[in-house]
Amino acid sequence: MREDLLTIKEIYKDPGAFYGKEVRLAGWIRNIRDSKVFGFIDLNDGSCFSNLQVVFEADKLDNFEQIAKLGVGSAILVKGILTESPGAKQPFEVKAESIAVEGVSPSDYPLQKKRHSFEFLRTIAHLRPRTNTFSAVFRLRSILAYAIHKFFQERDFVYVHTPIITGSDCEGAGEMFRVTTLDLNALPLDDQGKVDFSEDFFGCDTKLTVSGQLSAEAYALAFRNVYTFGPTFRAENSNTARHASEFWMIEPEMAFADLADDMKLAEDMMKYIISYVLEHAPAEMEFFNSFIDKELLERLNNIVSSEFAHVTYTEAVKLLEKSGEAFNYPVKWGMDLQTEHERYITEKVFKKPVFVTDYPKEIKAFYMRLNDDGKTVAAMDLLVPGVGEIIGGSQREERLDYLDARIEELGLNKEEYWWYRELRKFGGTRHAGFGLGFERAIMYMTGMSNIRDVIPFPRTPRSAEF
RNA sequence: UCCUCAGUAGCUCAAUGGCAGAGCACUCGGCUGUUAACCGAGGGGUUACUGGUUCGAGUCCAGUCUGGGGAGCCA
Repeated sequence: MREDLLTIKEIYKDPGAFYGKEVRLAGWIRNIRDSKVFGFIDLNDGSCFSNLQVVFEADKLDNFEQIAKLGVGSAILVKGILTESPGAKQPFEVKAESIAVEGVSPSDYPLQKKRHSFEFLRTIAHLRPRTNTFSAVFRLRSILAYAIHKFFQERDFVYVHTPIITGSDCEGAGEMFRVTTLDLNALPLDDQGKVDFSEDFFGCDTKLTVSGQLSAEAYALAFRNVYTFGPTFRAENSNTARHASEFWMIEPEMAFADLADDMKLAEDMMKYIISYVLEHAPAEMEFFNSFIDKELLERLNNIVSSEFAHVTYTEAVKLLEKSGEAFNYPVKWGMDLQTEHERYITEKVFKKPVFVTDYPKEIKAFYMRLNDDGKTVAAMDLLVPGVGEIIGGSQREERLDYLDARIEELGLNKEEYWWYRELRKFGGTRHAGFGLGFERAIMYMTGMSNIRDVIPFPRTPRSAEF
């Protein structure tokens, strides 16, 4: 049976090939309207964005009564003839010869035919992929993931699977989730009364990764160009539309590369993946442009064809100081740029993606390479209109004495970084990389404004039900 | 975590401190080409929770919980 099944996507690719012929389809009822002796079903089979209209008639089906009573959400198998449709809203339809019910959907099915709020749909995360918006979002998510792999693979970057469980606390990118098999009601204690992690599964205190970067650096110093693409975890109590506790990151790392190479890669990648989804998901992108964000396609097309802007942190501060804008937070060299500042720069000054580079070392991570001025580091953030920071990257400090100085300045434990330091000791080279938040990229390309709506089952503070 | 707004039927929302309402959904009936079908009827409520003020609270007050928007942290 299964191999006989056609998909709606296949029919749309070449409808002429199927006109007048018998087709077999399987899918879910999105809408059903019945009259005394005939009815219409809008069938969605998940293969593409479009529904297919199924016409069913009492004199053709022996189970007409049963079919007419089916609720939205029911799963059915349809056998029928594909014909051109007299109706205005669809080019073709299937005249059913038989319909088998695979799974009914009772009257308490929570999805209506009309629009729901995203807030409500989050409470039924197991059913929301059956809606138009989420169907489009998650198909796009899949296509975008493929585009990212394709971009790096075409450039001979090696895909590295960095660990999810990490033994050290030295990734330096935020609060971490602890991984343990210890009985929390009977914790083993050492002679100082502290938890004895030598009794734990790994024999030490372990956490979920917040970044694959340090591991990726090790592989870059062997393969030259590598990338990671996997889940990361942050235990921060962030309650915003742009933060999740579990999200995916893409982290390329290149040896024999500096910050300029890094920005070139980031710009090429952004343009590549935008072009890719525009070309390979036109129906979904058109949907987002119509129902989610009216300026989406214009903005994305504009980005593909324009040069990204570049500005140093110091120049950005000057621009903000003489802008005359009344910011809630003061602008001062040495302070990190606030969200309102970033938005002003990317949305008002440049009106396109902007790399902000060379931040003061005090507000950036220990591994970023110190510039010759001794005050700034070779870091870059890519700011985009609407989303804000989408990429953060840097050239890494390859000089061991400089790295050690920063580790000591920040009061970090040098021993914990022993293998990271050895990468500098044995054939260290200049190298650079960045992190792209996968969900933020999806938000940017769909116009969706809440990260919870671009992750199938999002994890956020106090929320992990599904 | 902070600021702010909100929480009433399955959903989206009304209701001056004075009878708990509508549209959609759902159930039943009607309808020979519908398009978020249409027409008729019906069922459906611990007004988030706890306490307080009041003759009387969905409405006012306090606390808690949940959600939205903004901020911090960041990707």
